[in-house]
Amino acid sequence: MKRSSISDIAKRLGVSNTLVSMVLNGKAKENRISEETIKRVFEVAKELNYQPNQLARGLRTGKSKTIGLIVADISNPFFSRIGRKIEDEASKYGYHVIFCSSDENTQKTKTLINVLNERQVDGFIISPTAGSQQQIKELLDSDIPVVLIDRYFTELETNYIAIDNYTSSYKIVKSLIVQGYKRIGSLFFNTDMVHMKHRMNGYKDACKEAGIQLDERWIRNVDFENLEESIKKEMKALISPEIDCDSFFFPTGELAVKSLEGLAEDDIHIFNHTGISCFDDPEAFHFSPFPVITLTQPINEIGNKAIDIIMEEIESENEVDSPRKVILDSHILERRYESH
Amino acid sequence: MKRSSISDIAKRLGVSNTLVSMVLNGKAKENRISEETIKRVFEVAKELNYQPNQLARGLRTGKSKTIGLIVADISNPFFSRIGRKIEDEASKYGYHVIFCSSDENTQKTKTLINVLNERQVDGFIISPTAGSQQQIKELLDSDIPVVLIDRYFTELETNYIAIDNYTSSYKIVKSLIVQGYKRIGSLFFNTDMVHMKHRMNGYKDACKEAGIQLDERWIRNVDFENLEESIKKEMKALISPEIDCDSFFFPTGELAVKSLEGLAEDDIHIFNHTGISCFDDPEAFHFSPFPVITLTQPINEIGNKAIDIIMEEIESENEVDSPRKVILDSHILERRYESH
DNA sequence: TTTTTTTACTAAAAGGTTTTAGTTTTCTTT
DNA sequence: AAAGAAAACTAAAACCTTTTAGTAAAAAAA
Repeated sequence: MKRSSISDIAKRLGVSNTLVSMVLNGKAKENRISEETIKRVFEVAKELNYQPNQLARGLRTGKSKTIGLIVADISNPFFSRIGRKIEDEASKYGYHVIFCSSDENTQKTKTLINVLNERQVDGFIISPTAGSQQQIKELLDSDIPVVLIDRYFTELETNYIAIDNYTSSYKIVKSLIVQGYKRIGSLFFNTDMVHMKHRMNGYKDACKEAGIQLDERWIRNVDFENLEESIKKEMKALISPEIDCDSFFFPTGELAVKSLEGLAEDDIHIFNHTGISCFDDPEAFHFSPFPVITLTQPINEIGNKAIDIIMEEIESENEVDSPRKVILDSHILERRYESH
Repeated sequence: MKRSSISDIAKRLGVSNTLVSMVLNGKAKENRISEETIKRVFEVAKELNYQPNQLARGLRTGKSKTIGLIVADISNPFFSRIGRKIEDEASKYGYHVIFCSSDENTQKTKTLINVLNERQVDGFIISPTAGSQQQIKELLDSDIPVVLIDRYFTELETNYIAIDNYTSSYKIVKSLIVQGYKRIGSLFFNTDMVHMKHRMNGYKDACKEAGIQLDERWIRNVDFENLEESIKKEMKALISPEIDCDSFFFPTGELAVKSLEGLAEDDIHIFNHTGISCFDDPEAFHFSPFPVITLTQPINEIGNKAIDIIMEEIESENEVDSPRKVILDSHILERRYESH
């Protein structure tokens, strides 16, 4: 059966659409609609099971009440947990979220920004990919609210929410060193996103300041495409007798998990005497028999702040002042599942 | 700067909106628009950086090109992985996905279905919660395409995609028994969703058929609200000397992980000689030192099928025949990270 | 009694698109 | 030369809201 519209209600009551719209939007009082009429409108609305058409409303008001979320991969727990928080917070404002995964692909990000724009999203929350500065700048130029999360571009004056990557990474590696490890291998994504650079620098400096002579061969890069293959190859190198690392630092949980999972059956044993450390406290290490140093990020705060900022921008018509740059705290966690 | 519309292009060229719309929608040929005009339309469209307003289009065509996904919790890896697949498949059809989490809450589900309806989603993919039969029936009655995933209602003639929960659960528990375990504790969600019942029956029958005398105390229920607390309490009972289980069966990965994580420090050691088994192969057990039996579900197939079915219903105007009931295969995985 | 104010309501436009049912001009036929 | 067909385009309605700028009738003030 056909959905009913405002004019169905209006016709039934013999009143104007205007009146019905006003009543249903709670503007009855200020427009001095009579109590009696108000009552009848609600009755008929209920009777016809009226549901406002948000497309029509959005078209008229210019607000879709939708925000676009673009992350690398929504099935990555780090992002899905942030996504969940964003969903919850947005819904408090009557907003819904379209989730999109960019796979760290510049072209895909560009397309996603475009199609979300066509859908008239009221704001973007983006964990940006290398090379999408231009696209994001265009959003800013057209005054569409944007908040970047997890990463940002130093050359772009945007809102962002992140952690102090340099210090976090420094602390992780420091902990590893305190535990006695001396030859710390690492795997970085091959990207020029600044957060990755910071994580690398923290790692390097922690080593240097502990008097560890960094071996260039300890630092490996992997590509987003063919990630699994890429990881296997570099890990093989790191655990080879020539390089012979006694521990690892991974700048993301994803990288850590995939690296360990990617090891050949024969190589897995090495973890019994190898130190593992990474960002993001992945679930995979919650019961690992080898000791792990992880970094918990403030997922809920990230989601919270992102919505706070985006809503402030959406709901204030006048330009919002300077961009908000939020750096949140992260925490080191030394995990070990004690068998026996 | 203001977004440009079809009529901006039309004005600029001195032609009608109709013509511009036709050209941009690739209907130029069938409406014999001249080559020259076509060219100019595209030029101006590009010059003005035209982006179609999908709200307006949706209003006019009655298609929002959006599908609503409702799951228990999008931060649960099982669902976020399905969500990712659905996102990818939907995008092949030009569709986007609004992700929503119901927290297994009937009222919330109801609200979500309503608001997604107001947004004119073209179809629903839902992992339904107990008590939402009525709401889903209403969707069916108003001919809105719906596919249920992971669970379904026996009393409702809907499309659904699931696995054979009884057999899966039977196989898991059987494997546990083959490994020599004899006192298998279990924790079920307190719900009357049929998938949970099936999983319970599979467990019971596997025990019975192996000649194991089921102790009622082995079967515990936990509530969705206060889940963590509820779990702690029941697990405490299961590992108590009176009940003294030598192994566990958990009907979802979430339950398994939370149960083990919820154990007090002092109790954790028990897992060194305890068999653990569960649905969903959670990442948390990928490096667990204790042996684990898990069940991998065909995530990608679930997402694929869901979109296949929903698209078929969306794109065929005439009634689609009988509901599609899809039962997919699942696989047992015996995991053990070999230390040494 | 006339004017002003208040009360309760409405007509119509606007937002951007698609689509139906044309129209006008030029070209072919007969 | 007239009729018919083809080519190239258009006017206007429709989708459903919200909002602006009212109006008509009743009540209050002068």
